[in-house]
Amino acid sequence: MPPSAPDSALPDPRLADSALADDPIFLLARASALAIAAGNASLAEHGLKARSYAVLALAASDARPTQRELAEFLRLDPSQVVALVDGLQARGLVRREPDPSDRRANVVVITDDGRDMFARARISAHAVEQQLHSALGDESRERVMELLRALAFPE
Amino acid sequence: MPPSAPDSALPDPRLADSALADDPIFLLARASALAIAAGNASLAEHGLKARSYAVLALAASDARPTQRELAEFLRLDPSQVVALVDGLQARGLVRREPDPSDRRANVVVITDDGRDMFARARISAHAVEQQLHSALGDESRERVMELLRALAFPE
DNA sequence: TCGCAATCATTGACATTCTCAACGATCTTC
DNA sequence: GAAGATCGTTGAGAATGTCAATGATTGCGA
Repeated sequence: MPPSAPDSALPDPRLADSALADDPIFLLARASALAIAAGNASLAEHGLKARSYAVLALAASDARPTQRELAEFLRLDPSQVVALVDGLQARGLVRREPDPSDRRANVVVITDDGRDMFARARISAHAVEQQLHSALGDESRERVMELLRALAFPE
Repeated sequence: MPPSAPDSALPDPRLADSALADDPIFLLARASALAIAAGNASLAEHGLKARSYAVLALAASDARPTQRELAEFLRLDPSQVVALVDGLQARGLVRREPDPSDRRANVVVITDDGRDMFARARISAHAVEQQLHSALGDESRERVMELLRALAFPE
């Protein structure tokens, strides 16, 4: 075996039995950090990050979200959404349309180029998700998704 | 009912069925953001955040971690650990001891005051964990911990 | 044993992200 | 129609993340 595993996320066994090992907040934070890092690395070839990928995904849906809705769903400050949409719009992946029902609001809509980009990026994202799922035991995928959804969207 | 639920994490049903709803990376990121925010809020009365609480917890263990070990375990840059330990040390909660086996390294050790603080903070943290678990079924509690451990420390 | 590369904590610089307050335009309510 | 709330935007300042360089030490191989 190699003298030191380069990317290993295995815990130092000395630290693994501290109080943190049973702390779901810490585990969640660490799992999230790993997953986002892997996602960012995988999306980098498309010039995307997890954030911009998420905006693209929501713009690609038929929900026609406003910027405020994006902010709430992604737990971002509205000003961060401005920057995010600016970046995607500058690349022609997304555009702002006036919300017919509220002229203050913008609906973020994906362009054809954006749809192409999203389709390609999605493949990269799926590879990471694959990796994520394979790190888990034989637990059914749907069961895992259920649990994650419950954590991400508590009552 | 109130005109708008203030802290509700419930998804806009229009957005909940986008591609993101099946994206474990996004769900993990959102769950982590919620959990850390709740943890920070709960620890604020002690002048702690999730980060400093984690350092305290590891210093309180009998693992006697070096700063580098803290950095790896918490997925932080070593320079961030410096600042974190500086802050706790300035408050007398933690101290640096020379590692007998490596004079380059510091072992971060909790003080008596730190132990008191940790005991109190732990109660606050447990309240949040309780909240977290209550979002899940009784039976899924252990499954979630296993799941999170596997995600936080993949092979 | 000497010398060289690697490692540890630290500092400093810089980028990214977060948080907040203010603003004009618009909506909602009275 | 006036008053107050909301939407997107801007800008400022704090917090966080990332990286390179440094002095002190360690471990390794010649």
